[in-house]
Amino acid sequence: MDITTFSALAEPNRLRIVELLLDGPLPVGAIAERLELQQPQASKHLRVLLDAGLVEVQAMANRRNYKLRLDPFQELDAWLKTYRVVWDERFDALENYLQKLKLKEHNTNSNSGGIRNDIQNDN
Amino acid sequence: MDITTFSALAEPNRLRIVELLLDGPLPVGAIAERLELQQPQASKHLRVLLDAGLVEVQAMANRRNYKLRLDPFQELDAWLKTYRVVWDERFDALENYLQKLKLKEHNTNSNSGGIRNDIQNDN
DNA sequence: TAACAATATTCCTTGACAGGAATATTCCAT
DNA sequence: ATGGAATATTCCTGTCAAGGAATATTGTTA
Repeated sequence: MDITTFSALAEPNRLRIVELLLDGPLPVGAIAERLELQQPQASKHLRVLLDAGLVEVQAMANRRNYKLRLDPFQELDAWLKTYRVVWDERFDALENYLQKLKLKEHNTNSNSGGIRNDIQNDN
Repeated sequence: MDITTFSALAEPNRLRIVELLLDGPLPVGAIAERLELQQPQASKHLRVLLDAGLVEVQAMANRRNYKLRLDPFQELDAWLKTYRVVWDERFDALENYLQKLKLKEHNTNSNSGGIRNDIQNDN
């Protein structure tokens, strides 16, 4: 997973720009106006987004038209996908564990509320 | 979309921690060792992840066991989902456009390679 | 070419953040 | 209570990024 995607989106105004561009490409001026940013700051943020590959630009006469790029979001999506799988597994494991615990609880009272106390340290 | 998720993941070592925790919960020492971090830095990064809600901690005797939390990733996933929809729409629109263009290209040669030149500015 | 519109870049200052080193805290065992 | 292990916090310093203001650049039009 490319970290620059995260750092690009970690800035509030940049995230706002991205969400604005969701409605379609826009030139710098329109972005600055709608988000109430100074034009230079808008340009600077767009530069960062451009370098991060989140956005592409297309020159149209005087205007520079900024448009969302799909790739980084797809990468993000793929990254998340691996997490989803693991969660499903873990959720099942947790359910099993709680099931056993519930039964056990009727007898002893040791380790109440504990989860995964079988951690091993390979120092 | 909560920005703190992005800023938390924007730091390389923190992203490594998250990916490490994918294999299951770990105490600070193990994390520091595997990622070759100083223990204090590991603690500090875990603090940030904790504040961002990416991780939860469970005290076990001397050890503090850190474990991934699902919520922020689910939120991220939901956020991405809205993007996917828009992309599909846009992709279709693009395909249509290219289709028309291809046919047109056989006759005239105007506007070759152009994409969406119908941008309008509502200033 | 001159004036103008749209955008980009530079310089400056300030605040946030990461790592290193030292120290504090917490919990267990004896 | 004392010592020690695991972890957290603090202080310090250097780096980096963001906003403001001014200016440079690029393209258009008369």
